[in-house]
Amino acid sequence: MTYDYKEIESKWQKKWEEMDLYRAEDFSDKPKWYNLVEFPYPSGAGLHVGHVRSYTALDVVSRKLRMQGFNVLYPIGWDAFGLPTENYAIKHKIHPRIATEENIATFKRQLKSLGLSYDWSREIDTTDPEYYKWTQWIFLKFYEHGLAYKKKMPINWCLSCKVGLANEEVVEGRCERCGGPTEKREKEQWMLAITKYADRLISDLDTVDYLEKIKTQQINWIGRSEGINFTEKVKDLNIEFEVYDSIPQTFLAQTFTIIAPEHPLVKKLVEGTEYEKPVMEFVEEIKRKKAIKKFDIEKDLEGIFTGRYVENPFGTGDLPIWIASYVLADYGTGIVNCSAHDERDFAFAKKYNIPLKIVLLPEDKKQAKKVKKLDEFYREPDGLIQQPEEFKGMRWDKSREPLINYIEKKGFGKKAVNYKLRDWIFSRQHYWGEPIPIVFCEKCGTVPVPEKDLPVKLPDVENYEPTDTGESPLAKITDWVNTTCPVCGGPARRETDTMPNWAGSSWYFLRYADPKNDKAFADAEKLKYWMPVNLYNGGMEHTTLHLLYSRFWNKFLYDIGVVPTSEPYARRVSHGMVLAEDGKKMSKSLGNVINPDEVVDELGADTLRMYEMFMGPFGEAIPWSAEGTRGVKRFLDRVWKLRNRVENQESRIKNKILDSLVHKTIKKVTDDIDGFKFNTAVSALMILLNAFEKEEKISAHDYKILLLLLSPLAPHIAEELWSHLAPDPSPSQEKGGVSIFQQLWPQFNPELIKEEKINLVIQVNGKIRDTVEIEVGLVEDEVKKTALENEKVKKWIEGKEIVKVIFVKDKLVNIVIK
RNA sequence: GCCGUGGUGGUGGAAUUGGUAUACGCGACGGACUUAAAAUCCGUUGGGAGCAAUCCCAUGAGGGUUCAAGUCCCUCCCACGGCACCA
Repeated sequence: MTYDYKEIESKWQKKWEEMDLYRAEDFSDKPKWYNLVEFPYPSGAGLHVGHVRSYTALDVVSRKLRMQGFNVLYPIGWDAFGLPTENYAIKHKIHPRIATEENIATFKRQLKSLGLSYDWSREIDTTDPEYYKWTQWIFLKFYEHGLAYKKKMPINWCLSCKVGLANEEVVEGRCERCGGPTEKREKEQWMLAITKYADRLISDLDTVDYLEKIKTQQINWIGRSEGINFTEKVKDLNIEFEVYDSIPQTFLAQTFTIIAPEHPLVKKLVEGTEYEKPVMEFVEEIKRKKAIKKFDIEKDLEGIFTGRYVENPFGTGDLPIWIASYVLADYGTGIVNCSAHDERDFAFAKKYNIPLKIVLLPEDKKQAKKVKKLDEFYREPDGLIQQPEEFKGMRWDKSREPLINYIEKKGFGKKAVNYKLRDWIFSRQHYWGEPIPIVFCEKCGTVPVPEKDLPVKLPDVENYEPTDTGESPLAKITDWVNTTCPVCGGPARRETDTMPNWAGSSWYFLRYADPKNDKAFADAEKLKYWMPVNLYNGGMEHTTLHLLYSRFWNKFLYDIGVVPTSEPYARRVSHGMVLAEDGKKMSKSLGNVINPDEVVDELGADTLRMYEMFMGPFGEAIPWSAEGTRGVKRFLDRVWKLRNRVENQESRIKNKILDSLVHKTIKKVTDDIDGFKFNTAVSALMILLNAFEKEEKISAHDYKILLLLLSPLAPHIAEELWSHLAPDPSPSQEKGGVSIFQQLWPQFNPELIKEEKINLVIQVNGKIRDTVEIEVGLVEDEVKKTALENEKVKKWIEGKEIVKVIFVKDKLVNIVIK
């Protein structure tokens, strides 16, 4: 026997919409709560069962919080700009706008079929001009404050597609789309100065409740290090540069300097010398190799001498300047001083016979001798500094601070901070993105589009193919490109690059607070009411991109006084992936994709929802199991069937054990939902149902509690069964409306949860020998006596010496014998 | 290589943070119902020894701390995720 989920689910979805049950009220008297899930990219593939998992989880939390009296904002929208849609449009000769609309319609239908309690009145779409108007507005604010700037940058260029690629579109040096090789090309790019916020993006993590692994990943990604900038002069040339060193303790060991092959200074160093030709050839060779594959430090140490020297930086002689494959142009200053106490430098020097100098040795004399004799690489924390003389004998790991101060005092260099984080390349040469609201005027130069002229709308084009020159497809729309300068009225050209797909998602959480506003990106009072997001769920893969970007944007907006909180998200959790049944990632090519539509059709939305909550710990990747869904379906069928055994409250027979279980279940389900332990919340409900089924009859009161606890997980069946029981007052005494979701969340009675009797565990030498039922709260002497007089225990302790007896109240007694 | 997470039955996973390991679900086996099958319901189900009461052994491997370890500490192995020439 199975219930008619199809009829029930569509019936209630319609009714809930009519009742407008899930609307979030601006400025309600109730306490506010803002739940957010990362809004989906509406791809052609439709909704993934992975979406269902995280959306259901927050839906469960939202529904429960509403029943607990919160004014909950749980919104949804579409992050719809992006390359896949553009590619789809190119392939099928269809406007990306149309493709996007179709995809959104599919996603929307699918989400609605799951009975998610979104406030649909706040739906947003990043490709809507009314939305991206404000994305452009924020860009202009960045520009106004000097945080958006243009810079010549090497970009990834796919040789076969003839298109510029974002870093994330390049996989191991190859184009993500065609698999062909890519190379770096210099191009003027818009940049956002996220590095200006690097320190605060680290330190403010202390003020938010993120999973620890998310914090560490962000900190590592930003990669802050403190060290020294040495200022150095090139001998015989009027050139000075800085060299960054994050481990300057062994600075006196430095015997050579390396400059990155791509460094602009390289040319100046060798110009007009005999080294020019071989060096420039070497540089080209390395660039080519780097473009094709990742560099392997073990095998590919390559370098060449430039013929130049750094002039005697520490009074210990000149340092030859080399070029080496392993030095990066975009970290620090792109130039490094090298010593015997860095593993790569050591290996490089050995390969090219560059003289080395040792200033760190093991404390042990024999060991020190060995290191010297065999000329081994050495850098251990317990090694002793040999030079400078003032620090001789100091442990290396303790020498950092004093030596840094020494270096500064001597005037060799200055304390400096460096980051692995780079400024954000914000230009894309694509069609399907927000136009960057800038024009270039011959007279006035770079001119921002005035706020009143926003949005700069995407023009319609015939086709979206990229151009041969690597310009955006927009460059071909001359009507659009040619415009007038907002300042002087003279002829001007529009910026043809668009924003990356991360732009719209960097502030969307603010728009939900006031999605229809056409005067501002959101009303300040509404932002003050709703922000920050109380709970934000998303994937770990966004930790160093979207999550960091959106924190940056929010902080900037906070600094210019238009958002109320410095951090956008109070708490961040992440979901685990739903894998295919074979344990692999679901993918079209492997043919192992589970389509949520089919599951909803075959088993119902409630089963799908509840199964995904039950499948395993929310944060972990779990393979899909068709068998597993059946167990949940069975459970719901049994809940359905149980309605035949429900009796009036009056005739209810007192059942202490059942009462206690009911209240324990209330506590467990409540706590587990708060703690994102949905799997054990479901199992608690199963245990309760098992107990109910053992009874001839169960009371309406108890049945209602089961339904209330079930309702966030399986809303449709709970609502349907609830409607059968109406109009009895609910156990939570809410008069309110007729919907189960207008009832109060049940509360447990602490008195009923208290155990009167417990199973005392009696151990002998830590092994369980018996359990006996005793009253709760018995004192030590009584319990010990019971234990020692226990027949089974007697057998074990007979003739043995009792060393001691451990007593844990209401839990166990452990008799230690010899 | 570095950072992070994890390793528990045939299987997805529980275990209140040091106190009855294997909850709940799936599967499997046995039974009821049925002409039969499906569905449903009832029972059994970590391994080993024993007629039984009962006992022994099991949480990736090996050590340690403790009256007591899946849980804490050390060493190692494996899997997954992230970063990866960052001087």
